[in-house]
Amino acid sequence: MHKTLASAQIHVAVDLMIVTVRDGKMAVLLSRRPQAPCAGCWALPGHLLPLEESAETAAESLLREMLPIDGAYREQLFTFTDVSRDPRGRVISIAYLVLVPWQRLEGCLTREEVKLACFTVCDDAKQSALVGPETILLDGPQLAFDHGQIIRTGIRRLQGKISYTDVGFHFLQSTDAFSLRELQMIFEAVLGEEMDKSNFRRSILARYETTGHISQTEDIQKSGRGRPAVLYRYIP
Amino acid sequence: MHKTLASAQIHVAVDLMIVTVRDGKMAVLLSRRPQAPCAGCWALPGHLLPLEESAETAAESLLREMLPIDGAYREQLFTFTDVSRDPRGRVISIAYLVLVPWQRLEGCLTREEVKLACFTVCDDAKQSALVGPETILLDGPQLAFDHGQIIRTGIRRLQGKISYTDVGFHFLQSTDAFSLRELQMIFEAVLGEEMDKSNFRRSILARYETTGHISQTEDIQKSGRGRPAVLYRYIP
DNA sequence: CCAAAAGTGTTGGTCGTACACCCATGC
DNA sequence: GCATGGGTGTACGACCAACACTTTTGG
Repeated sequence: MHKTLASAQIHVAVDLMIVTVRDGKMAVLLSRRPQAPCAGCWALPGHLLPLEESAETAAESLLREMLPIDGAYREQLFTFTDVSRDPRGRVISIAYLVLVPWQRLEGCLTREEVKLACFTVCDDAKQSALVGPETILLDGPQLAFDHGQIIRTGIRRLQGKISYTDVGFHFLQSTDAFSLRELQMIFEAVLGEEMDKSNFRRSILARYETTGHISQTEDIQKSGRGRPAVLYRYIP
Repeated sequence: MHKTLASAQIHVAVDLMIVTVRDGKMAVLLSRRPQAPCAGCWALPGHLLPLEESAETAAESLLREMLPIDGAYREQLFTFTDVSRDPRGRVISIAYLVLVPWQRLEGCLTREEVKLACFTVCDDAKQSALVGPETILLDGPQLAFDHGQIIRTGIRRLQGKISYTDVGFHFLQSTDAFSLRELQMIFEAVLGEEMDKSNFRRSILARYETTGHISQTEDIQKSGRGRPAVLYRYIP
């Protein structure tokens, strides 16, 4: 990505939207661009698709070289092909959505050479924004290329799928021992709205416990005040 | 697509999955490949993405040059990037899903120079297949490249979206005058199951008439025996 | 005991499903 | 009249939202 791109051909990039849930809010992993174009802007991590790799495996290996994480949930998000989305030339981007629990991401942010920043996603009904130490609007000039649009697409995909698929479980610190409260906070962060404790519990257990996808463990939550929570295990 | 492809770069193609509903069954538009690779096989229409066009506009103009149809519903389906999906070299395919009413497609099939064939999609619970004058299995050798996989992806997308979006309306011959029975047959074809007349009517009217998206017209259906049907108009 | 967090129960409304029934037209 | 297809009504169960209530821990 450092050299000039050949102008007579179309280049294919793979970009990752790595999402997590931290302190009850969605967050996206961004890296600060050191050089032009968009120097100083924040961007989704990505690179050009190698000739001998599929986008799937390219996304996987790119993820692995950024984070020491195995088996993170990943799905193709969308392919962005606007002619002028990259000032260097004709670059289309195959974007991938990656879900990572915050606890696994946390340790990687400081010890990486690459500058990484994690911003909270807040959804004001319509206008999503990234807020953190500084505020970044999805439509603003601080996000490189069309990455604001990519992030918005990813948020919508996640919000659409969390109610009828198991994507929410991939934000859990441990799928072998989680409380329903923990899962509920993930749902609330993604959907951006509070949910009723009792109804959430009932719908989750009806959907997953009866089908054998989650089951109670022997353990209970040790930490914190208040009544300890029963811990569950998730089996895909 | 006739010449050899440069081997040192990735080529980007745009392929169209043009779907319709005919005689109560889904059908996909295919064209017979005249030359190698996959000579004689059936393939989705497609071409290489021009340098100065987005995939969106490329899909639109490709569609227009194949069919004299304006304003057909179209959405990006998925991007297929397997390394060996095309024997000529590295070609990734951005697939688009296009919905066309059968009545508008019907006239185009005979008078085109390009050979076109329309096969019925039947869904045997799990294994989809294309059946027509001859039978084509989605996994079989009669479909070029990975187009069987693309078609399967499109069918699933359609089946998933028809119940909670308005994609089904785009199969209607005329959105200004359709009967609920006509719409129901579209739903049944896409989902591959029969539905209750009364319940279908109620759910559609509850979802769309109360929100003003469909409204009764003055006209009634003239043809056929049995009680004439009230015709509705769809407003997006 | 009190606060806090987990977990249970109840109730009213809506919605999906199955099915019985009525209406208008061609023959 | 009768077959054919359009259209209405109803009754039951499942599900969902709101909210009150009980249980178990730490301090």
